[in-house]
Amino acid sequence: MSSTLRGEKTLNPKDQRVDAQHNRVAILAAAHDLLSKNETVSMNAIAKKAGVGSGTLYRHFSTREELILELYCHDVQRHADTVDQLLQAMEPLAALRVWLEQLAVYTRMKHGLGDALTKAAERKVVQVTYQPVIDALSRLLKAASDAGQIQPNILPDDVLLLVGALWRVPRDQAGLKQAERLLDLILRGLC
Amino acid sequence: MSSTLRGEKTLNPKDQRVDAQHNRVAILAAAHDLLSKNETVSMNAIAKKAGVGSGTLYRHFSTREELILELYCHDVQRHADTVDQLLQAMEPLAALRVWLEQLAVYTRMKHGLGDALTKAAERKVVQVTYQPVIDALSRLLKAASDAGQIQPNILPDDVLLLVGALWRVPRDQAGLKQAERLLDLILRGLC
DNA sequence: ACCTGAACACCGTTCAAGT
DNA sequence: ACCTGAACACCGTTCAAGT
Repeated sequence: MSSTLRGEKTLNPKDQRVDAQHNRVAILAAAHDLLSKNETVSMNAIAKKAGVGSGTLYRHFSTREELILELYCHDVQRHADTVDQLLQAMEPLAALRVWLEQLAVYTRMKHGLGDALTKAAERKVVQVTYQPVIDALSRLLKAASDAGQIQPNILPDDVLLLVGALWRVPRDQAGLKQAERLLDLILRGLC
Repeated sequence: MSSTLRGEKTLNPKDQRVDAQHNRVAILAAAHDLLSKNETVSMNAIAKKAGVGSGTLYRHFSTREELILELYCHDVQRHADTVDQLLQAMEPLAALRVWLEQLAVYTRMKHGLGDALTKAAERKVVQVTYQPVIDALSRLLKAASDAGQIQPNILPDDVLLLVGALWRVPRDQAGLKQAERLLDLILRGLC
């Protein structure tokens, strides 16, 4: 099942021509490489690094946001999947804290992703990236409220928007300290 | 004393030529007009609407952010100044809530301002816009903690970063509801 | 001292032409 | 079916030339 951000009929990857498959991989690799160094690289720069024409880039990812989402889709999914082992290893509230901390570390590294996640709510590009995060968060919140550690009926969307503050701290030592304090404040509000 | 975002020696407004003074006002008026409709208007569009060359725009405001900060400087200052009457009219915690609510309403209207405020922390453009907000918030927090309504030693910068979530909600009915919930969560965390 | 606006080096995106 | 890359309509910013 090929990933389809919108409702469009997307061919199965196997049905694509081999050069198209190769280009797609090259684009993702180039984008990953360049974006991790500098979140503002141009689409043309990505196309160039990938060794394809700009038209090809846009044939695969019809917008910048779509490229970013696709790029981090797997990583995000993997982080979402850590919920189980966290819940097994520690009590729910601690799991929630660790999971949110790691999400922040992660989105601070992948610069563009944070805002893409927040904006995903508005733009209904939901299914691939936003929804897994919400689902994972939802499970953590339920576990914690079942254990009586936080209030019930707390919406995951609200928490995600709040922790957005964590990836807006400056990228230095003081910023990391601040992120800790912010998470303390947020979690205290949930109790 | 002329507003000086950086350390540069800025002439007293009176020492500027009359046409320069007029242009500055025209630029601010045009920017206010266009930015309130659409936060992404180009600098050239602002210059054109103001009836000046683009070079003139950059002579007065050497960067886009500087223009935005200057633009809302007075409004922000006025909102910061409401702290006194709020503290007189109601108990500290309620005052804090109302003030933050209004700040959110305000920054949701003036689209660009919210992020400019948050980024101001990094970029040390502090004195004119960021600092008054921090000072006002600081007084509200102190009043509330003196009254035993919130914890002591809560940093205004942390609260400002958290309430940043409030101006990232979608601009519709559901978004307003969400903003209320978010403020509840934040304030609960301070207690 | 200040203004003008053409010009520069970009940007994201498109599309005719090729294979 | 897919790719290429010149071209388009922008962008923020600069700077020689004017007053």
